[in-house]
Amino acid sequence: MISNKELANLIFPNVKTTLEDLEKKYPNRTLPERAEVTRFAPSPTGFLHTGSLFTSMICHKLANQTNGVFYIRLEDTDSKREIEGSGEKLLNELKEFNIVPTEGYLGTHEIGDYGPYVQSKRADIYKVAIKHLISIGRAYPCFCSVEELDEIRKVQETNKMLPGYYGKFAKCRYLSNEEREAKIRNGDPFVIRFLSNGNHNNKIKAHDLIHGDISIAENDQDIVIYKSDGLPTYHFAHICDDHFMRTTTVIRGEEWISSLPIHIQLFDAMGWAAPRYAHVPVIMKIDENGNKRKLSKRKDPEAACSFFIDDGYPSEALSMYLMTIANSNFEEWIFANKFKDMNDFKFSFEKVSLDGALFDLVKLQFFAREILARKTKEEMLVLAEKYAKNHDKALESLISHDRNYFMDIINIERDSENPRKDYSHFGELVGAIGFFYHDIYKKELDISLFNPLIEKKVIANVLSECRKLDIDKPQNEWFDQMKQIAIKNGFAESNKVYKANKEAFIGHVGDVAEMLRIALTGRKNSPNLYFVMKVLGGLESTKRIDCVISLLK
RNA sequence: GGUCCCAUGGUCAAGAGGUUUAAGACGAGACCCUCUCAAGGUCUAAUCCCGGGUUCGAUUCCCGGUGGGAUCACCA
Repeated sequence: MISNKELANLIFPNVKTTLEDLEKKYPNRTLPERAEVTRFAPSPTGFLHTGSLFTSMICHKLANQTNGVFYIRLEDTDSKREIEGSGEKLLNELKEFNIVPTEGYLGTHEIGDYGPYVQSKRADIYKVAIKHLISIGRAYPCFCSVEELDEIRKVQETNKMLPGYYGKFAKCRYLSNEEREAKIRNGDPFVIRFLSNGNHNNKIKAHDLIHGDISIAENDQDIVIYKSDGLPTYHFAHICDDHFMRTTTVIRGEEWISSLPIHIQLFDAMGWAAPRYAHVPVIMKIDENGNKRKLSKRKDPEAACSFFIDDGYPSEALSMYLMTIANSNFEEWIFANKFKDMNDFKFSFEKVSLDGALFDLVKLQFFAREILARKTKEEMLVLAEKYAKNHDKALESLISHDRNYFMDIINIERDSENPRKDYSHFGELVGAIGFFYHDIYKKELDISLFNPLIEKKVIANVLSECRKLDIDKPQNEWFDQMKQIAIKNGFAESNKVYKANKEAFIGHVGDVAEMLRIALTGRKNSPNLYFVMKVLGGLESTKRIDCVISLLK
């Protein structure tokens, strides 16, 4: 007769550490009373997902506002899907959004007394816990092959039964320890399964910080907790790590609600108190067929945070936008605080919406414009340069051509109560301000833009007079000069005058301004002409005017 | 399909049985301002999924339906 303990020793002969040892090694944290210990636990399988940024933002905020701890744990138990270097990349991306952990895996190194913070380096810890579970009879080795498992599933499907490894389908559950020993000694491959004592027809009550009380069917699946590669599955790693790292609140996506019964059962079997849980809504998107679905890593570019960074959106814009989804009262708060700094906002679980929001790029752009409009020209230079260096060679060469000139351009109508809100991201900058640069202006210039109802001769005359416009004069005097040019060439000095007696005029001063605008900028829309001319300078302005006059002839 | 979650305008949402002719924001439209654009100002349109119950009264509470989503791996 082989005891469970002997079986455990047979499977893990080298594991001498006990749970008590681990409890001592990772003691309860000494923190202020209501301090929250939260974590972001990404798996290194690619880029930072927008949904992950969303949850990590909440984790980070909650820990900060309670003087707690926010740490990062790398969940790399799936070696097949791991992408080399993505763990470090993830950390860098988080940093872009001002999420800097004080503990845990930091990309190149780790900080903290509760490590290692990379799951693949915690194999020994999991083994201790699993060995314990085997020795108390709550886990057992399973020798079923993939084929056998498929077979079981097929039978269940055809009989319309619940799929999975449970009850009478959990064949290896009924093996005697002698049979187990024989198979192990024979070298048969195996995994370790948790022995569930649950009944699918029982409902368990669980509390969620966002959803409140929820009732779910008890878990009756003998889930795999230890894979044949020697690493635990997510479920087991989660309970082990969050216990020994002393997490107080687990914040994760709503897609995890359905595995909550497993986790509760696992905590219970280990004799550990479960942390609090908060399941945040998933961010959705409407697909080509008009269906709502979770933002997809593969199909949706906006599922990657890098998408916004690559386009040059200010990172605060995404953070703010996501916070409006997280807490419905945030928007009001940030308006009242003039978009300054969201760090002082108090996040609360009560204000988290229960259903997933559709990702709204237009609203994100609104935030981005507000944020960029509030930057000084110097800040804009820094941001633009940083962006250009990594993502936009064309912009980089424009800026480096003359940094002060760039600041002058970007500063047009910026220094005011109500600054311009032209840009939501730096990716659109070259298209928006390119005309200030001679080469691009030349390329874009198109004289067919001129009003065909006005004779070319008249246009040329007007433009020729515009050479004399004095940009050293104040704006109102400058505009008076323009009115004089208008009058002299048969245009009304204002739209009002023109409307009163249309026959008497070719057009009005607005038409004159349009001619000058086209000549100067090569387009029909631009910021205030006076400022455009000021930035271009007298020399470049007359050069452009002359160029257009000669083209008109 | 089973299980769970969710349901107010196009989107994000306030709302906690009666002072709601249902906030606010983004977006849309209109007008004003105006050298165009952006900004700014003023205004407008647009929502309680359906059916039962409870109640004097239901957007609000309960039940059922419908709809949407999530999840059912040796992936996390």
